[in-house]
Amino acid sequence: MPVQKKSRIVKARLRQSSPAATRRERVQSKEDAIIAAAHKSLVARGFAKTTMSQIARNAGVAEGTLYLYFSNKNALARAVVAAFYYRLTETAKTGVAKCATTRQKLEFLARHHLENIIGERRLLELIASDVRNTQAYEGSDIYKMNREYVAVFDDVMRDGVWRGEIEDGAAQWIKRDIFFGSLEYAMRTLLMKKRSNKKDIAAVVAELVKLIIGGSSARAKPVSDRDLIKAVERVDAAASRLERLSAVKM
Amino acid sequence: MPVQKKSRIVKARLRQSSPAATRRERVQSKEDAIIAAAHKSLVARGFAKTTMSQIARNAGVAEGTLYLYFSNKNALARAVVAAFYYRLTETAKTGVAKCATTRQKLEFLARHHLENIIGERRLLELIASDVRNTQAYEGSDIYKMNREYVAVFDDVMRDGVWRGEIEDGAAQWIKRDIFFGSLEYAMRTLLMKKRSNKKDIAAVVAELVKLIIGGSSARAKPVSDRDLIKAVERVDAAASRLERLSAVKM
DNA sequence: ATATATGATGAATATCACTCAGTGGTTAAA
DNA sequence: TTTAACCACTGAGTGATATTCATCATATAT
Repeated sequence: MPVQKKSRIVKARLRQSSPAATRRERVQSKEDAIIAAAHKSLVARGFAKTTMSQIARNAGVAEGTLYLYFSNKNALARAVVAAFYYRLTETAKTGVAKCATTRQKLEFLARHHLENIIGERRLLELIASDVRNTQAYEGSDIYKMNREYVAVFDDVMRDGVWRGEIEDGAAQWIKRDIFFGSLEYAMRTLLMKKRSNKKDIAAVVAELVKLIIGGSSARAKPVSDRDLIKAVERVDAAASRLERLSAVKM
Repeated sequence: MPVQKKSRIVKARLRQSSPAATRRERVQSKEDAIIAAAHKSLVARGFAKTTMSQIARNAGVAEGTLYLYFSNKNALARAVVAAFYYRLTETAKTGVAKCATTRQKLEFLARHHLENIIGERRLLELIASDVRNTQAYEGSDIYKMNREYVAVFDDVMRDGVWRGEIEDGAAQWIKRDIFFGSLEYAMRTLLMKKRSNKKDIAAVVAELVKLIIGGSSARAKPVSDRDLIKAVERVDAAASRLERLSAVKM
């Protein structure tokens, strides 16, 4: 059968001409395609309304193939969420690095989080409803990625305390809950308002940061000698850091 | 088929001996039974894992009967959530009425909310994932019941401002989001901790109320000190910028 | 007593997640 | 080159589940 044979050769050529050359690469790119297709459907329609056949069609594979890469629909959804967390963490880190003060960092983080969860709100449902309840959440991929993400916030807060820009008040996990919880709830409210816009986002961010920063230090008495001393220490520390850097350069 | 007939007669006798006499009452009590059965399964297993046949069996009706009372599984779940909100609102109102100060009212509301959503956390998933997204949420039963529930909080806040026990800071809806959002997120954290207990709940409640009440009044301060702090911030920020520049150069 | 309306039923249908027996193409050994 | 073993893939088939509908039972009205 020369015809069949020819078609096979053509197929092989086509595949070789495509960027993914090695077997491993091909498998990897297929996994990426599946995750991308799943992500698209999940964001557009939510978990319940995305079907595996939809995903398979969009990814250009057979339905059965999905199960070679992910044990079931939940696992696939989890992979999508993990990828989302990864992106979120990266952009959060680079954004924070560009901010000078703790206040600016927190404002950036809040706006960043809010804007992203508004865009991909359907993924949040997954985290809340499916992932956190089922089986051993701790130790799962999502758990780890979530830890890494909130660590960005934790670092900013720790640093802020060290710098003296926020007071060392309640337990860290409580502050964290207040920060992210408020934002997620605000997201719902914003989505319900017909014309929710940047002004509203800015208002939520401002108020939340005010609470987290100002709320803690509101307990302190009017600025006094202790505060002055602390301020001087901070200037001193900053100077020392500069000196160290200069020394290295020379 | 005498056997069939007999069983039907027995059923009928049993039914007649039950208290509900009129047609309307019988229908009502059947609806209640269905909602109760659905509630039980939803709380125990979550939306995805409760089946209509399960509910029908527990309610003592045929599967088709469910669809005489609720157009589909979602509508049934919504009815369950509405009933939950109703109960929640009632107990919240009576509880608040017993408190003297705004602080006490807020503490009660926070604890009450947290304890209840921990107990029926699976219903919360429904609200977030299924109900709020689908169709016209506004105008729905759930929307109305949710409004009534949060109105309890709003009233307490308004009253607190009027009494002068809290300052009139940010927009009401933002405070509301911070209050309920923090609690819902805290719930997840508490559920993940192995031995989450009353101490943790108390800590969250205390910190949140502190923020809501105390945070707003943080603005009034001597000017000169603030200027001083600002100046130090600027020095510190400048130092950070220098550090980053040096790092890049090297 | 009969007719009508109301309520209830569960077998049948459609849709979906998931499985599995089989195909084809690739690599390595003979 | 030929052969064999392996790997990635396929899609028709299976079972579970929400929803429908033709039919029956009971209560109410005439």
